[in-house]
Amino acid sequence: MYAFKNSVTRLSRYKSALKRLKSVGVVKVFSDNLADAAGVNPAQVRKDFSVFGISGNKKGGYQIDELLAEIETLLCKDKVQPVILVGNGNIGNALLNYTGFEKENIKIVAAFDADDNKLNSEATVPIYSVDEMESFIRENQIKLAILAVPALAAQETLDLLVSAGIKGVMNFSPISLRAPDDIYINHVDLEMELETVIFYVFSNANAEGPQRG
Amino acid sequence: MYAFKNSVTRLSRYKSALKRLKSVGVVKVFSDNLADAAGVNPAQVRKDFSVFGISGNKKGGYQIDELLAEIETLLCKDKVQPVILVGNGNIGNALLNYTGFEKENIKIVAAFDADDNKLNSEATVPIYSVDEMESFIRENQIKLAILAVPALAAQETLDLLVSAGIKGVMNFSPISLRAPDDIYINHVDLEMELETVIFYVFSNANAEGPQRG
DNA sequence: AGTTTTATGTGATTTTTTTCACATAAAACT
DNA sequence: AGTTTTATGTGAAAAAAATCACATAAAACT
Repeated sequence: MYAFKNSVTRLSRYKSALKRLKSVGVVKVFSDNLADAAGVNPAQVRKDFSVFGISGNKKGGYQIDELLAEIETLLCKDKVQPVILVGNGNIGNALLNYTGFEKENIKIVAAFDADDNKLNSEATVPIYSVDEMESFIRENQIKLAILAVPALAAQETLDLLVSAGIKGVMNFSPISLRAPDDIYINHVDLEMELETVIFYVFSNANAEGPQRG
Repeated sequence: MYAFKNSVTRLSRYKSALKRLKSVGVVKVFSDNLADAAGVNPAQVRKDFSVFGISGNKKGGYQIDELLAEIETLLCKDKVQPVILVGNGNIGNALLNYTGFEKENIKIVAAFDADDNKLNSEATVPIYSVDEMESFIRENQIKLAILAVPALAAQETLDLLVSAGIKGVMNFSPISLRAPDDIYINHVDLEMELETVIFYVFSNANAEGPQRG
């Protein structure tokens, strides 16, 4: 299946908008409703859907339940996605306690840290030593990891993850990582995100930036 | 000044790559070195620089110190940027203790929460009631906010921030916000970022995704 | 049953972004 | 001093992404 990275991100955004609309009692949406709720162009919505083979009803729009089901299937939400967390610092710990993932059927099944003082195998989400990480990944066939270790340890930790069988990583360490082509890495750089805001606010380039977020 | 959103994000990435190179003792870079370190195309580096009026030396590349200084000026790093944090939940609290911002000359000067039990005006970064937020913003002329409140409270909190004078927001609540055109909102959606990873790992679209992060 | 309305789905178009490729000029070498 | 080398800076080209615009078909209305 052919898809732009942006289409995938938008798919996720549509899902969230649809859930919101559904919670308010809406049962049917049109591309312009949804576009408005998601902050995009109506044609974009339809184009995205056509890319993913989602179709609606001529003149009738889309039934929210059906549409949500299709999007959730595409985003693999039909079963719980097990993820491991590596690095139990500020960000890591926040993600461990973050409730946003589980409502999206994403479950952090274990955390790993290099600092023995942070370990706790009895916690709701057990925190193990990084020494046990490789075997845990193999035994449980984990494919997804959240990397929240210090910048200096990031690349070697990633290499270890990859060699153990991890295929996708959400990286919070502020460093550009290298990995084989079949590994998908999504870099979430908090400093960078905030710096972008600062740039648009204080440079006289304000008119450029998007005003929806 | 004319600039693509992506150029700005890349500027931030170049800065981080340059700092890394500098810390290893490098004093001069060429567009292809830097491109490699930042994970982009060399022509892209030069184009970006030309957009921002940064120039190097024919055949001589760029002096890291000069280049860094120019980029940091563009990104307003010459003085500490005061930011307020709204919402002291998991994510908010992690950001409060996160050390990544201060090394980038970004300082969270105060936090605000609606829950009186969380308040602590004696903490290193004081946590005040949201009731005091508007006056704090006005008195201290704060322009930047990190929004980490629950989705349901996000839009009204944003409206309050905007009316108090906030011009740029990093939004962590999983909802698309509306604001006037002169307000810059950067939406950091953690669920979405992880869902994107899941999509690329489990759909047969793996070949599409970028492998640098 | 026929007409009108209206929202989808998509080819065509436009806009944006990235990459190519080369003229240029500074440095290095002879 | 002249030649060669090499990396910048930028127009031109290509690629990617977003938007337009309209044919189409289903629904609603008469």
